[in-house]
Amino acid sequence: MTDFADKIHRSGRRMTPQRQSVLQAVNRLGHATPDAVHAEVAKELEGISLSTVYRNLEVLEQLGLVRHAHISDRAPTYHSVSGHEHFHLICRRCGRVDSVDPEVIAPVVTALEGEHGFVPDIGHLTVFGHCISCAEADS
Amino acid sequence: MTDFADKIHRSGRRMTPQRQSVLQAVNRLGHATPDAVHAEVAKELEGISLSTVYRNLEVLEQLGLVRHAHISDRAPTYHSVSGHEHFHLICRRCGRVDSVDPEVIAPVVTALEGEHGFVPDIGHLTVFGHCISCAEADS
DNA sequence: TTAGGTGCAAACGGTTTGCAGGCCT
DNA sequence: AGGCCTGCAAACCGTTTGCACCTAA
Repeated sequence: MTDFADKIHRSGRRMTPQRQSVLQAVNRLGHATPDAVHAEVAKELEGISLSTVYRNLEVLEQLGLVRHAHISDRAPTYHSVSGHEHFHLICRRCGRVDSVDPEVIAPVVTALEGEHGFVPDIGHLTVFGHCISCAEADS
Repeated sequence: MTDFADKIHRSGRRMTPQRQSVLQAVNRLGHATPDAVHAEVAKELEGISLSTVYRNLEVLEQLGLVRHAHISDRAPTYHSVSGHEHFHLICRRCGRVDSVDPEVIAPVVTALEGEHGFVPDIGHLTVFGHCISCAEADS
């Protein structure tokens, strides 16, 4: 918590109830769109504006306290960084979201670095596709 | 070409100059946003509307003639399916787009199927990260 | 002939921005 | 006191939709 305040201050910014609340909301919610974060924060800070949520999500992401990934084709979802890093599997048919340990793709990360000179950002990675059960149902 | 017309007709749709032009534009451009496709098509079909481009991209994707991926955080980009399947690496710093052969991640595809019961859609996959050169420049 | 397709303009949803205060430090 | 932050409302941008006309089959 003081750790949080330190990071904020060291970056020349200020601590506000809104900022603190946005971070807590993201941590509490797991995966949430800016809109959902806004709704969650509004429970304790009634008048908070959506733009403040957007501005704070941006700041928190710059400070590495929060991350976002594109889970639907529409809105991004933000999640805590305090949890372990992971990437997402999204089923296009049933919408299921699965979190996967980065270890599964470690060999690919190495390959991309070696063969393509590219360092992937696994925390942002989202893989679309189908659950086995949904894939069968489709055909 | 007749192959294209057949697919269209078999799905109970009609062939129009706009539709044909949109497909050709996507094939010609490689990776393009709806807006870029519109600009390209407008070179030969001056009055074409943006909504017609959107509607046709959707139809062409349904018919499997075109695919899209999310290369920027903003607009999707469409590409031909006639080329070999591939996925994308995007450098957040310099914006470079690299196409990668699916073979590189074949082992992961197998692992996801086995361990998570999930069949990834590789053609839609986009991996964000940094070029090695950009990663060095950043620190 | 008739249903699908088109252009136009308006609506939409998510996000950003300009501005006049407000409050952290 | 000074400057970052906030709320509000309007602007933005990509995309979708309703409608009347057109045209492929």
